[in-house]
Amino acid sequence: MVSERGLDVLRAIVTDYVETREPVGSKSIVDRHAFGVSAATIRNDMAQLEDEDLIVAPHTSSGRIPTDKGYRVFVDKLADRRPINATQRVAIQRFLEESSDLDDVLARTVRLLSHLTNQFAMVQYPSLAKNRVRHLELVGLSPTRVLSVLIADNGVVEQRNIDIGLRDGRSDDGLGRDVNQEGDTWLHDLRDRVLAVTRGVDLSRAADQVREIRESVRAGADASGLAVRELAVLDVIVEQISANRTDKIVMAGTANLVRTETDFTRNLPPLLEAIEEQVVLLRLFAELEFDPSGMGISIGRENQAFGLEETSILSTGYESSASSVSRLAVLGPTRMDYSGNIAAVRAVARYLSKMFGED
Amino acid sequence: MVSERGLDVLRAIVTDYVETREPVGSKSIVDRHAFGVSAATIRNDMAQLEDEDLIVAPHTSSGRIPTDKGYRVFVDKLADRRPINATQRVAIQRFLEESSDLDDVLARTVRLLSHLTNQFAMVQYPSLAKNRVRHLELVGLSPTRVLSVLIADNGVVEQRNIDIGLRDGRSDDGLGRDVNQEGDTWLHDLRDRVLAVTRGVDLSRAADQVREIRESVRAGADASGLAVRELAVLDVIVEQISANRTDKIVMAGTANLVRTETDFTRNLPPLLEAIEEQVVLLRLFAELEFDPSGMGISIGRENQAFGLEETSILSTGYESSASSVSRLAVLGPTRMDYSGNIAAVRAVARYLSKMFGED
DNA sequence: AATTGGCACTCATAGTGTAGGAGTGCCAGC
DNA sequence: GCTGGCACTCCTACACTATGAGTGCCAATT
Repeated sequence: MVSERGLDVLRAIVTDYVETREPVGSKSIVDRHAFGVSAATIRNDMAQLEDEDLIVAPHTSSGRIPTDKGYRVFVDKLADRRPINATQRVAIQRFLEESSDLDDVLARTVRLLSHLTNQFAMVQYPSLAKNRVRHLELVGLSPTRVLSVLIADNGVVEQRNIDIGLRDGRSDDGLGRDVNQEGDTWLHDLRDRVLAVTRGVDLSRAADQVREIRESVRAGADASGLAVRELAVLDVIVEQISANRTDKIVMAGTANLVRTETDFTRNLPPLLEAIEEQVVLLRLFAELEFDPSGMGISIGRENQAFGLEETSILSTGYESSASSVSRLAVLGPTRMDYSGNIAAVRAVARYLSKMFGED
Repeated sequence: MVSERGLDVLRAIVTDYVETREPVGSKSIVDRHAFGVSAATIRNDMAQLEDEDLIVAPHTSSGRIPTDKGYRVFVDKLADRRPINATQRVAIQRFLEESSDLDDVLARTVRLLSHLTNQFAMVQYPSLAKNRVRHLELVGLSPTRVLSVLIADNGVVEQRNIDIGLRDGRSDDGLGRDVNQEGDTWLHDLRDRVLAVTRGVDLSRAADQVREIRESVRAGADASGLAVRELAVLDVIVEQISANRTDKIVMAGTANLVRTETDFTRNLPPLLEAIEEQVVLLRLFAELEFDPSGMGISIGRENQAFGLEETSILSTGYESSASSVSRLAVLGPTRMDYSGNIAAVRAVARYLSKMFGED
């Protein structure tokens, strides 16, 4: 087992290493921290820490650096949960003052988070869940394409293109009708029909309502085969209502990743590619487990993703609507200021929750 | 003046340097190209090129590399305008098959362009100009906030948050009315009033119509002071109709920038920051001059932007709607494959134009 | 006048050897 | 359990050298 002082030594190693970027030796520890014991004693403690696989020496006889496991212990037990500092608080407050459309709010939030932490930051789009249908608009774009726009009560707008062209490439539905033909009001009628039963209804129930419409359309159409396009549109609407936009992420701060490049042994491009493939990030978000305080932290090889072996992710949730949570996170080298970054992520999440909560 | 063969030598230097990443010397030129003269002769030509400031020697007595001016001459006179190759054509075609919402199309297009060129790519959002108003929806989000969603005929959706809270922080307009109060239909009424005169009207004229409404509202309200919130909303709608979304850009391929890092002497982080500040890119887009074939090319220090001194931008326009043009571009180190990248940018632009043209 | 081969010169690069220093493990003594 | 001492490891910086690619220039040739 590791002694009490042993843990203090680990804390010292992590903090010093994060600060100096250099392996930390026993002597520099006694110089920089008031341990009241000699370097030799520290060395004994370090030997124990190394046995426990919490620190490692890059070369025989150089200082030690924390392992992933060492960071894990540090984060779980040793990091102080300090609040954000004054200048950060000011930055967030100033930020609160402006407001504009959703895309803009998220873009600016993610940039704020990136600046506060000097890391790469990302914010997931708020979820539609628990919202109500405010409006649905169907727009005929071309003979074979329709745009469906769904507006929810909380202001989230979800749009979807629908291709109702038939597989053989004809631009009509076999009966010579064009989607957007003058005088043909089927889109308009369909919209009204859907809105009649969904307006003001919350999304989970609205999806069921639309499914019912779909069924009745299909039943009435079976014989005549007239409803191909209506069914195509209704399918998408159902999907649109059920889906939420949390599969979309905004990101900022690539420059910070490049700046700390020396912390990555060699694989920056794979890392950046993984990041641009949002799929990877979304999977990691989904897999992250959150501790009682709401933080989800994944360190180094704990990330099961190619290219992310030397990065840590600090994530938490914000209330994107009543009782529904989306996530935001900071990503950086394992060698990062966990305490400070956790505080910043927390603060920004609180701010976002407040923003959406007010609505 | 530079002789005929001198230009051929320049072409050889540019192509070889782009390929090998190393300064090219007289001997390697005669080895790799069938000039039919000796290295000494090439050296004489190179001396001339150096006098003209088209090439430069990094050190006394090493091979030569092209200057910005050299690349410029190469691009203007010497680069062959070859079409894209077969595999690229296939990639684009395959791409054409899928389709979904606007955000998605652009995100995938920019990724395609990035992959085709192995460079950083960006695509500007299509413009609303020359489109018609399809629908307008006003959604009360909170006592002091309204969301306005404008849908244009071509499927572009423009949303805007409106804060109609009064400066002193009261949540009503001084008369005790909440924005979204039950039974208060002012938003609904306002929407209908605007739609009545703008539906189907093209955007430039629609803006005027809304201004007229605003005037009449103001005239009627002057005495009673009842119309604060109506005026706030109308102001934003005018702005929303007049503005177009071309101030938004999607980007992809940061990894490519990092991968070619060796081509940048030292300033990758500033470059990445400049890129994330889309403002800089938009300015560059605006300043770029297009040649008769529609390409706008800016090389190295021709870019008047901090951090972009060692990059080139290849840009062209696509028809985002009838007679309205948005841009897309590729950005990379000056040492890039101009011919190939120009071809790719052209091809993708053609594809996008076709896509929007069909609508 | 253009081209060529020859030659002296420059300078980046890689490789080698050396000295210095930080840090370790271990041990005997307190 | 803590400490000082000591031998040992090994990374780093620095200087030095050899190598070779490439140049500029010039006199000779076509």
